[in-house]
Amino acid sequence: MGTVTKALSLLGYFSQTRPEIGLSDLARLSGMNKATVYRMMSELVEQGFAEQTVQGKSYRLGPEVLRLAALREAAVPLLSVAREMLMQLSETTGETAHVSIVQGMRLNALAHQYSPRHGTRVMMEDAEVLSFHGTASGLAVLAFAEPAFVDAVLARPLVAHTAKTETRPDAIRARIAAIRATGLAESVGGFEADVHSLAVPVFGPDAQPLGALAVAAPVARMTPDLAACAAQALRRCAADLTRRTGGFAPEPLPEEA
Amino acid sequence: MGTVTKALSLLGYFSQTRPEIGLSDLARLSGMNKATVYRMMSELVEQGFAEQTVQGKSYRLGPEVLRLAALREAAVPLLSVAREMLMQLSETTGETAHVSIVQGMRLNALAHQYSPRHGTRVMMEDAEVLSFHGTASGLAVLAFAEPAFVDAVLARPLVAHTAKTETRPDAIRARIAAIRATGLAESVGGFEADVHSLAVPVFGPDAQPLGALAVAAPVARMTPDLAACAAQALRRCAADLTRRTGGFAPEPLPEEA
DNA sequence: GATAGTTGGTTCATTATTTGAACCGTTGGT
DNA sequence: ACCAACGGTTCAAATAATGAACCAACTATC
Repeated sequence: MGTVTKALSLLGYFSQTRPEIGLSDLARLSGMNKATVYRMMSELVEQGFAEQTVQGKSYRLGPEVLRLAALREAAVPLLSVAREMLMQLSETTGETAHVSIVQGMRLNALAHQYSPRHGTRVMMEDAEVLSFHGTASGLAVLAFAEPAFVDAVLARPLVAHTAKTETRPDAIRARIAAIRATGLAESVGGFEADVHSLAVPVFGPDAQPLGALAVAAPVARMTPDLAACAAQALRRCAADLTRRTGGFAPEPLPEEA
Repeated sequence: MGTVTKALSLLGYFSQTRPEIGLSDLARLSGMNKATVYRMMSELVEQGFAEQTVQGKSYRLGPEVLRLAALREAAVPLLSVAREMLMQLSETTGETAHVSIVQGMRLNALAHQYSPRHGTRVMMEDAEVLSFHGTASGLAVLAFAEPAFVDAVLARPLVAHTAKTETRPDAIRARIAAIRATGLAESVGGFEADVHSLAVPVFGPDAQPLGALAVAAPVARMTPDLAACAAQALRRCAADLTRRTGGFAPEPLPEEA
């Protein structure tokens, strides 16, 4: 593993639940020597990718990532276009809509939009890590991913987030085969109990799934009517998003189920 | 210079005007060996910080920066809070508002908000690089920055963006001294002809300027009335932004001019 | 208030990694 | 058919990363 890879992998340990990490913790988490971590973090701080909190001296992500993200959006306006779609989706369904993208072997929620229509909503966190096997978004991605990717995901231990989470690899393979036929993924209480989600994949320039667009509602509110409405809106929005970010859906692309 | 620093500095060559860069170009721009650049970019691609366009094989920023930016915002909600301020500013002034932050020796515009009130507006690009000596935002930052930083900025060649750009270091020092007294920076046609901007600094946890909040209008529309209104709104918003992101204004903080 | 266990940060000989000139095979223009 | 430029690859030489041990400062515990 190259030095650059090691340094960048350090940034991977930051999360919503762990926005700040001290030197010793970071060394423990990464399994690297404390001196190594120190020098790497120093370089990252110098470049603005990380910064140190004044009092605790622990590290957190730096402002340079904001500039890069703005630049990335200028080149590939995935998030800005996605936000338009999320507005539409949450408005037409009256439920929470969110978008997630695949990064390496992880699926990250990147933006969401609530609807004011109901007092109770499915809540989301940006930059939340979703599971492939337990969420509608993850299943939507798996259904159209390369077989090698699916194998790699299913080879790892599959956590049961709730009592309803499907963790048997063969059962999951059956589900994603069905999803591939309809183009629509569904999860009832697989990630959080009481949440019913629908998701469709978004494709990149190589016709590989880049991420997913999803609508999440409390189980009690996800009636067949709402599901049909959401499914239609999701399909249209995902197709738009794929097209407007320079992507292509794989042939043959599944239509109405 | 460490390997990590070199690799990360490669990402600095991407900009709005240059969103994609080929291997040879990147080697030339950075002055590094082609093989070195190749290996570094390979690692960056592997980590999701960069990606290659399918056809041209040239590099651009990758999706991982989006995740990090979302995380950074979760930890330090500078941009999300700033966007609220920009909405307020553009609404109360009827002009373009924008926020920029200091990153190393550069000042980067990071977000902006237009007002629909007028047919003509000052246009902005996110991730645009602003000059310290030629913009109101830059002057606002310089006025409250450490002397060493000011010296470093003024020691470099000062570009004349327009005929009205002040490029004499001593004249600039005089201007920022005046700004330090009032807390409000002003630039008339210094960056783009026909643009009159007002800016105030935003401070970080160390009472050092983190960036600036600004309002920009066509020169003809920036009447004394509008300027007074904008100045008041800017001061209030900047104070709010500083406070809500955990920053502190330096003592004594200048009030109304 | 001494103790023991943290913490972030530093040192320096050993070691492993990065480095760069030269080298491919392709592509695109003349 | 040529030439130049491209992305990518190789391997000995050189340079940079590494990690055990070591500070000084802090904070609980006794």
